[in-house]
Amino acid sequence: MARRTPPDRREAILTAARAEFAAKGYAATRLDDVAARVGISKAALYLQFADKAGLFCEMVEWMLETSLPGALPRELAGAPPRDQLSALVRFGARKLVEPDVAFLPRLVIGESGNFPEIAQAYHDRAIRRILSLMEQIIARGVADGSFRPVDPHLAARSVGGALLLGTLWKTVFEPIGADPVDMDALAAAHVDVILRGLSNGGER
Amino acid sequence: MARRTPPDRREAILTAARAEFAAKGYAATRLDDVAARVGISKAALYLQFADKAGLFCEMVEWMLETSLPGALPRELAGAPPRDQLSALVRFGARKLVEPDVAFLPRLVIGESGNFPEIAQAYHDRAIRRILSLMEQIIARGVADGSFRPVDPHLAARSVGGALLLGTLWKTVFEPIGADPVDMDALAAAHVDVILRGLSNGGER
Amino acid sequence: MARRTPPDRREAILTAARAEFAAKGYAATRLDDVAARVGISKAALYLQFADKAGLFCEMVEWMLETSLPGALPRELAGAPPRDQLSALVRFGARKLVEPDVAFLPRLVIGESGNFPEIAQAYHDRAIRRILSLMEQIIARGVADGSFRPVDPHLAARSVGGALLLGTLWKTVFEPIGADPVDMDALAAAHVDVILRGLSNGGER
Amino acid sequence: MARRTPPDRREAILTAARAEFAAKGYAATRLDDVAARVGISKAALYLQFADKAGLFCEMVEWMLETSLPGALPRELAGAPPRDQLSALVRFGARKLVEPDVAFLPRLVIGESGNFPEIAQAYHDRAIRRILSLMEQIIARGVADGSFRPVDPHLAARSVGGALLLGTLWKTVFEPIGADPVDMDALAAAHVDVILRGLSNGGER
DNA sequence: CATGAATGAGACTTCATTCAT
DNA sequence: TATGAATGAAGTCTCATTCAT
Repeated sequence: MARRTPPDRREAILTAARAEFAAKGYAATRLDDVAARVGISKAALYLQFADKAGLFCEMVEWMLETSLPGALPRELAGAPPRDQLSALVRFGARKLVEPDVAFLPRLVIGESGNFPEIAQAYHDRAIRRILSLMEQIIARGVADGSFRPVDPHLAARSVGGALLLGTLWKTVFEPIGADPVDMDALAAAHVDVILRGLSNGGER
Repeated sequence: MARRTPPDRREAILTAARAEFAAKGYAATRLDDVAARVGISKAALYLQFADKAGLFCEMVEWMLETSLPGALPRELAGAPPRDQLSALVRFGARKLVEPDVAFLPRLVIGESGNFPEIAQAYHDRAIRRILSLMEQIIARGVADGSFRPVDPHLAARSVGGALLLGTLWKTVFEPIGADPVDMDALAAAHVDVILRGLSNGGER
Repeated sequence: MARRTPPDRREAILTAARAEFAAKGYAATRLDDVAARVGISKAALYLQFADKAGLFCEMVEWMLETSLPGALPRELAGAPPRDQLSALVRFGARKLVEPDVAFLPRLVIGESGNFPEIAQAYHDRAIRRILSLMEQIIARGVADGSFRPVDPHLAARSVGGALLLGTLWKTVFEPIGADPVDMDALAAAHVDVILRGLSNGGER
Repeated sequence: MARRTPPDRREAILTAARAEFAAKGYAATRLDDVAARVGISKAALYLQFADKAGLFCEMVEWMLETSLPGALPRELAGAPPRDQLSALVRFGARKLVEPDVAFLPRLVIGESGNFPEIAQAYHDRAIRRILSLMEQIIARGVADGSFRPVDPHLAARSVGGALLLGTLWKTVFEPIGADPVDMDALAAAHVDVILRGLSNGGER
């Protein structure tokens, strides 16, 4: 039988790998389990990936490509910075609760020591991108006078921090029984405080 | 009594374990390396700890006890909420750059999946404690009218998020060459934005 | 399929295990030696058996199945009890000198403390079966008046005891130089004494 | 402190060793447990015994000396062989249920492969002694005409077999739930059958 | 004498990776 | 191509034995 490898074989493996790595981390994941989840032999994994580390890294890269759709919201093009920032934070909060996205921060943080490449990738493709966007918006707000003259670089981290805390809370602490966080509410409250904090004029 | 174990043997092991676990994570750490670092035999580890998992968990507990000294700053007793919050954030920022403290978030996040107990411990002893403190301060500010009527629970996360982002940045992204973050500056900027965001009255 | 496992691989392992366990007992047997005897890697053992204990127990079960062929002699169907008993003892004596059978009593007795399951299996499959058979025969003899009114349960043990002593003698004491026992002669003499002892009528 | 070793230290160790070895066998017994049972340090064992094997063998020797008191019953001096044999079997049955004696057969049989010396000792001091005695009694009976002209060597094994089966039953099979055997009843029934089987004249 | 402590050697078990079919 | 099977290389843990006090 010359079984043709189905064209989605690679994705099937990546999907299975995501589930396993997300659940157990790199070291505790066994290729047996990944293969079983796909329904193929362990050896077949090696037809698509060089080794376990390769599979892991490519899975992360794949998630970064897949789940960071093209760019961030377009419809904000000409909106005022405060609306842009608000939308961005809410968008991030919504994105970060999607299962395909939510597992990444914890995984990347945990394995960054042994896999600098995935930290790099996550930094370049996800973190940096969103932080840059925030910086730009803030800078624009500072420029047009709607925001106080803050350092956009630092202020962006003030904005992003709550989102990071939110996801990690959901993936790290909720599983052990910590009281759940409502990401949307968190985002809303955060936006409320942050925008007022950045705002230049007299708040009402 | 013979071959008297130095009284700090246990700490020596914990210190060595901290270094190894911090560098490689739980699974990739070999007890051989820990023992070698202490200068004892591998078997001697088992005189102090039940097994690898036990050593790991006790190390984390030990760090939580050691590095979260007693309580948080006392000198803020009667200060106004805004000063308390400011001091707390600055204190946290300073604490989180100490090497003995800095490695914990990344490690705990990474291993939380396989070691719920350390996530629990970190949550109870570190995260929850500081978040609670923040909540209390914010609630007091809301009560005395110096803060707007925000939800302290959510607002505390707005405050703490930046700190978390800051440490993780230093432990996860700086090692791969991301541009460094100045924690003190971050804290200062964050406090500036946040306090203004929370503040009730007319900003100046 | 590749590197096709020979269909008798499992038996090859069991055979090797039998040799090792029989010679050294459970604890002193190393899986290395078993594997080496089969000519495979130690890891290959784990493809067939869960662990050392599993291999050990399955080996015993296997021997019980293999070496206790179906049932005991058929040809005695309608014979008088005394002939049946005589034949049974002689059969047992012959069986117990076969190497594949002879090692079991000593091994089971020795490991019964740590492996109740093999004691159970040996009891159910071997000991109990032959003792029951003896009891039935004796009971029949008592019923038809050819045997005295003895307690079949106890009498069966009188009958079987000599066989047990015989095997253990061969496996425990002959190896250290005790004078050998001729199992057939022992069986013959035993039958002679026992039958006369059970017999009801006037012996001649 | 120059602690004087109590004069019974050796026996205390032997007693503890007996309990442990009897329960778990040689390999599975840990010197830690033996020492703990005595209430001394593991190292102290080495002040009295060369090593684990030495302790084991000496324990067996010690039991053989202790529990096989001098000789067998004296009061039978001039009794007729049938009474002597009867008494001997009953005596043996009673002896073999004493805990200090009962554990030996199973232990010796199990470890005989790795410790020929204890098989030797048990053979010389226990088995051979009682079998010889039986042989002598039987030979005397044959000589005086009260027994049929049987081979004393083989007949003795017919006599002794039931006793062996009885003890092993108690130590090997009763622990797993097999129905218990009443050693006295077994001995009585056995004597009954055997004596009649050996007897020369007309039974009554 | 006694001992707490230390250790070296070894055994089991796991698993990523390779190979023959 | 796909795979079942095989394995080598670890790594954890145990324990009899030794040693310094």
